[in-house]
Amino acid sequence: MRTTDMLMPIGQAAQASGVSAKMIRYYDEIDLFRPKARSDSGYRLFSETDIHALRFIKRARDLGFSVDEIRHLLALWQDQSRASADVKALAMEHVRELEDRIEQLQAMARTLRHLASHCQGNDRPECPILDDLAGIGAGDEAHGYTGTGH
Amino acid sequence: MRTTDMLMPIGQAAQASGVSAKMIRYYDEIDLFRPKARSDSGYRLFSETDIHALRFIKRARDLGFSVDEIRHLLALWQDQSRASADVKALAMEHVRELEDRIEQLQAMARTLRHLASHCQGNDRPECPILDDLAGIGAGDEAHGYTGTGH
DNA sequence: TTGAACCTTCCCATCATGGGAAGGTCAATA
DNA sequence: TATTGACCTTCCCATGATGGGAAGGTTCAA
Repeated sequence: MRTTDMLMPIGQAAQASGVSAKMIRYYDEIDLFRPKARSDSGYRLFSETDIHALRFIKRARDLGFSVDEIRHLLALWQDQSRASADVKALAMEHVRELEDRIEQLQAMARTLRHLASHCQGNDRPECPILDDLAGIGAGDEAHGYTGTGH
Repeated sequence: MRTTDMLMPIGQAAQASGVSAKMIRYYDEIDLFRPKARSDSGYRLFSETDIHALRFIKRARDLGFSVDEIRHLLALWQDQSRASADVKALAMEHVRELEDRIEQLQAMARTLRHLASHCQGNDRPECPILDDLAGIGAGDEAHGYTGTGH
């Protein structure tokens, strides 16, 4: 129980958690996470428990959770009477958001690859990519390539 | 050659191009695209050619190009002596960026689905998702699920 | 005691977008 | 012709998560 009592300033906390000092201050400001102690001179002081929480936040950010979702996750983490179903629901909702975003990006990439595949890519100016952007072809909209050929 | 001479104010230009009036003003401000004319009272006036350019921008944004990339695309579009190879290179570079982002998001989704699949999702508190976020298991890092089992 | 390395808060910038205020303009109607 | 409502202008602010940097106080070791 000795090492647990050691309090460290923000620089060390940043190093130990992988969260930048800048972001630690930001999380403090928006009340996502605040270290439990301050020194007499106003320095933030972090315990091992605080570092633990920062690592939790870092890991959740790396998995794409927003600060607000992490707020929720932290609350569940602290709540000993939580239902794992709530955590799972939050995670799966996030997975759905990720999948939506992925589908959007894939549609963009698909269309661009399709257009590029028809571009000679030489020193001549004719270019189906620019033609598409300029709206040549599809009269109104209907751009986008699905690849569902016959 | 009659309809070509018609100049319209920003509201109509917005409707005709699908770009909001707000964004049209923004593109003007950052010099991505400025309408060629202003009325005596300072109203922006848009020609059919201007609308065409706005649609080009909209379409490019929808394909995920950044404003800076669009700047480049617009220049190529106007450049009659362009090489289609340059357009293609720009497009494929963007495709690469999209694919990188997609891969990142997929890794997140993969890991979360994996963790969630081990979560009971009931009214008990035990939860592998929180355990992972809290750093239980992998001592240092090594989180992430690749799915490359045996 | 001094100086380097650290900490604090505060302001600014990013990127593309929207909200809203204050004030000028235009066109149709009373 | 005067009014009115819909439009336009610019300007400021906010978003979300992050970083840069300034001005000034603190700590610690030499």
